[in-house]
Amino acid sequence: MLHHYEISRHSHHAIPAMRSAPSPCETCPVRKASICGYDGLDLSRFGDMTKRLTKPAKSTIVDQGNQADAVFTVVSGAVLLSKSLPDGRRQVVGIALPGDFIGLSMAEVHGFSATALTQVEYCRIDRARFSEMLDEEPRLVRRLYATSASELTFAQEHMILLGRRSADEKLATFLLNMRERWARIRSASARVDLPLTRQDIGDYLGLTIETVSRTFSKLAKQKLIAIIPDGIRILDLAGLAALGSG
Amino acid sequence: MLHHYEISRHSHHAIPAMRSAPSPCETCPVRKASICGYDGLDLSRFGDMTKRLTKPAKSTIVDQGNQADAVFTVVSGAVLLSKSLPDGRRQVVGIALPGDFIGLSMAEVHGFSATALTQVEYCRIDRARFSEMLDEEPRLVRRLYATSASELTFAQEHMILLGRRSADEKLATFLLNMRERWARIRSASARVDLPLTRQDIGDYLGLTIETVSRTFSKLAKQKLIAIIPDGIRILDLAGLAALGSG
DNA sequence: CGCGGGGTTGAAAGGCCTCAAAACGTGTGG
DNA sequence: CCACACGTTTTGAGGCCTTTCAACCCCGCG
Repeated sequence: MLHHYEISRHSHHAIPAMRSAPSPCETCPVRKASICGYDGLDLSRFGDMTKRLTKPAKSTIVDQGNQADAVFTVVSGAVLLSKSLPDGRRQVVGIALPGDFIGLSMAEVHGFSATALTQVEYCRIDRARFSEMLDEEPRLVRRLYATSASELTFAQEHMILLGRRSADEKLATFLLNMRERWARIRSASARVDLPLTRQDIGDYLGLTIETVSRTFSKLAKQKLIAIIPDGIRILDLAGLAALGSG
Repeated sequence: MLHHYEISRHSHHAIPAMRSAPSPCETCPVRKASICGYDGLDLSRFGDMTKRLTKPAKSTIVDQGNQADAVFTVVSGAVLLSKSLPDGRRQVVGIALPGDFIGLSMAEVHGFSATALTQVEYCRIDRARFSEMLDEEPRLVRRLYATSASELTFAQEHMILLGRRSADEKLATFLLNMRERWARIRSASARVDLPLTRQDIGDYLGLTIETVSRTFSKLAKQKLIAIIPDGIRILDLAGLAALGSG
């Protein structure tokens, strides 16, 4: 009844070291990894329990309810974190982009599913070993704590979106958010990649596909955005921000 | 644009030490405190930056947007954690009960408000000093991390509630939740205290007061609950669980 | 006794959902 | 190169759940 799970992005407050390029896992098997912005770690002494892997789009990385025997960091691509009810209703609880950590909760059982939105490269780290690592690396724990707190802040921000915002506001906020997240990884651009289906977006925002689609069209009609393949282009940032502010 | 804030309950996984009675801050000024289930801390060496305080119902403990110069642990009473949009729409992001920690994020600025639902006794801990404490107490950081991860799990559970559940399900889930939380603190009982107004509950569940009220009446009419002053009595636990399951 | 805050209930409106069909894009095979 | 199939997206029409607006009740308090 009590699961634990979550994802982690790089902390939202500036961490100069990783602002530029998140580059965990340069080798394979991994010798060094930037975990939540913490680089001072030589993974080699943990042997081969860290692996660099690749999965095709739409494949499952972790399955809700399964034994959690690993944690992950995303190297490239995008991963959808979602939680489902027995009857199939789904809520997307996060989107992991390059540099993000998956498995912050260190729970025994995954309380969420993670599916590849695009082809994904990621590092797999044995959970038990990672847990031991934490005992030896208090600074890593501190980073993980900071990341977790940051995630929590984001989660609460998302709650007000789900509970109190209209469809228009939800979508506008989402687009601005994605823009900012990509900006952290690449560079700021009016073009916002959306490696998600309408269904995914709907499940993220608590809407149906139809409403998502209609809202996209509406924003496009208002010249706030232009709909392009696999994403959008922001035409009126201020206008969009007026909707998604708060 | 990037705030940090949150609350923390005792970790959901059993922590035998605190299962029974959360009793932080036995003296005033505080000498010892159980912080997120971590008791091995002698606060006295931090001098008088910890204080035991009491506030009347409805008073404000922290105000969204204000400088965060302290963190807190609740001793008795209940505290509402909420986040508001500029236009006044509000989302309750948590309810802190005795034993809970407020201020997990350690952010510079409060991203949420905390108001006393009842008369509240709590411990106030200077944030800067607390931060120093973390440098000296890796085990405390580890507890805080665990608590934060647990909070995150709860937050994600709440997201699916806000995004994907009906009013009936929302309320049923909420009531079962409160029942379980009280059970941790006192003992299990069919009677569930609700030190919240309908408005608070609505803002927690993403509903209006009217819908909350109607749904209460509906559940009462179905003999699942009985409405009593300042709370409810659960008449049909299984029936309620059928609604609030998942 | 009248006022104000919270709660309940009713009627009507509205935003989002449901059901449905058509448009679009992409990959496959003739 | 086109025809076709399949999955996704868009658009339309209608309905439902929750909200909105409003009235009324209850109760504590000045």
